[in-house]
This record gives sequence, C-alpha cells and structure tokens, in this order.
Amino acid sequence: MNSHNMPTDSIAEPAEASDGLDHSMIEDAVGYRLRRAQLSVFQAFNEAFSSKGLRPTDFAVLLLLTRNQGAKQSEVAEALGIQRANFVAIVDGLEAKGFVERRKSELDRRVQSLHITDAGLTYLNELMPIWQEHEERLLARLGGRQARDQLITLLDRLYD
Amino acid sequence: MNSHNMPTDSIAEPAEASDGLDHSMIEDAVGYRLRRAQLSVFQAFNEAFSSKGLRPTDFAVLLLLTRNQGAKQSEVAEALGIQRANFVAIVDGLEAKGFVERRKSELDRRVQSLHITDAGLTYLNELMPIWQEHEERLLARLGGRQARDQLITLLDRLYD
DNA sequence: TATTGTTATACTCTATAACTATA
DNA sequence: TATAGTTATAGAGTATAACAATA
Repeated sequence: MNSHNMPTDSIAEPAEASDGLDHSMIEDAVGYRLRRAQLSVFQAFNEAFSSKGLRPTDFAVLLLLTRNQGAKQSEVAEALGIQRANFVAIVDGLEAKGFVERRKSELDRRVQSLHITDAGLTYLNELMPIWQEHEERLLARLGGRQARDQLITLLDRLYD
Repeated sequence: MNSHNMPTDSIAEPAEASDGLDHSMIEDAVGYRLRRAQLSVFQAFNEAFSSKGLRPTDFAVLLLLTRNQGAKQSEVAEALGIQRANFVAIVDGLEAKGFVERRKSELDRRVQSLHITDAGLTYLNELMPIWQEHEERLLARLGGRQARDQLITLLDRLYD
C-alpha cells in the first residue's frame, strides 16, 4: 500500500498523516526524506549495538582499519568525512579500549599509523553478526537485495 | 601506490577510492551511505540558502505552516521530529524575524497556535524559486523524476 | 493528575584557530 | 614554509528534568 508512486508535481495528494497535519509540501523535499530515513537507520543501529556501547563512527573506524592496517590517522579521518581535529578524541577512545594502536611512522615521524589490535579484531568479530542482522533488517524493509542496490546507486548519485 | 598489506579473507571487489584506502567493507553499510548522501544534500541546501540565512529546519516550519495555519506548537515540533523543549528557540527565532506568530488558543489556553504571517508568506515566496532550483539540481543528479520517486519510495520504507 | 510551553542543563557533533614536532 | 597531529573553544543539535499555567 503505497500512496506515493505518482509524480506529485503540481497536484497535491491529501497527505494527512497520523498527526493530523498536512505534510504535502515538506515531503516534496528530498533532503527532508533523507534526514528522516537516516535518523531512523542510525537509531536502529544504536539500538542493535546498545549493549556494546559502540557508536557508528567507532564501528566505521574498526571496519576501515581491517583492510587498511597502518593507514595514516588523517587519511582515515578524511575517508570518514571527519575533521582531523575531531578525530583525535575518537582514536583516543578506541586506543583506551585497546582496540586500536597508534604507531609513529618511521618514514615520516609526524604521522601516526593506525593499527587495529588483536583485541580489536576479536571485538569486531563479535560485532559482525550484530551488524549483519542489522543490515538484514534494513534489507527486509527495503524489499530485497535489488531494492537495496537501487537505493545505494541513487544515494551515490547524491554524494559528490 | 598502496603499501598497506591487507588480509583478503573473502572475495573483495577492488574498491580503491581516490584516497587510496579500501572502503569495501564500510560501503556495505546502508547507514553510512545514507549519512554521506544526507550531509551532501544538506550542504547543498545550506549553500543555496546561504544568502538568506535560513536553516533547513526554519524552512521546514514555514513550509508546514502554509498548509497548517494555527497548528499547535507541539504538533509542529513532533511532525518535524524535534522535541518540544528544543522547538521553543526555533519558534522564538522565527517570531523575532516576524515570520511566525504565536497566539494563545482560546479553547485551551495552554496551547500556542502557530501562524505564518504575511511577512512570512512574502519571505517564503522569495525562497520558493531557490528551493525549486535546489530540488531541480537534485533531480538532475538522480537522473530524472522516476529515479527521484524511486528514491523516495525506498527512503520511506526505511522510515518507521 | 496530566499536558503545553518553557527554562536550564548536559552531552554529542562539528568547525576553526593556533600550537608542536617534524619535514 | 608546509604538514600531521593535537589542544582549546565555540556553535549547532539533541536529550532530560523540572517548573508554571492550565486542563
């Protein structure tokens, strides 16, 4: 039951929502829909990982490092769209938990090479089933793998 | 030139990005893609509206009120997913600019009825072309109206 | 008692400037 | 001079508790 499969250019459908307000204009905004969906997915992520006390960003760092051992700290920050100044505290937290290690590069002693530790890998292995279940739930909501691939294609077109 | 030795435990597509890091795992995360796209779209919105000094939320409030004159303050807040405590300052700002008016309901003197003013409507009319150009640019990036409708359908499936 | 708007407060996220140590 | 990491700080956005007025 989808009341939105028609282009809504000038003809506004009676978009009465459960709150009794007419959302018809604001729902034409792609950014608004994006934000709502993103908040919903992040909330689901946080609920799934609540027992683990892990933020999406922490998980992303660990995940990135598995295939990029020794990457520069600023490189990882930029890959995740985080400013290097703000990334310091994130690495501090992961290092305090023993999941990540900073090593001074011997080639350029200004840079910190980031390494996921054995403890970090063990931890990540515990996390993977939770993450996969989370992604499976999203997949089910979206209506299958084809729908998910379609969504990713469209999202990538919006990302510079 | 990538000197990182990465374990290839499963079949990984060669997802070398411009930063030289392997993003193949993290990019499997729907939430991560959603966040990137949302930030990109909000940044584009802010650039388009920068001369007007308007935040996405302010715009959303004005837009909602055009079709919901006299709506309860807490009703509008909830429709936008904003807690009523945090919504106070937003209405304060719009009221200070003369775009919105609070009127005590005579039926229930606890509630504030929100009304967009004539000045608010005039202002919104100036904004509409900017918004429409913004949406047109998104439409072009997505590849047409059908792609946009498809995106919205998929985003709505992720939203409770 | 319960609800609406409000205030106060704290915590996260993000943005910017400036410092340090290296190059 | 320039760069990587760091510190400090300020601004948003968000979450929670408590209060006054009203129901």
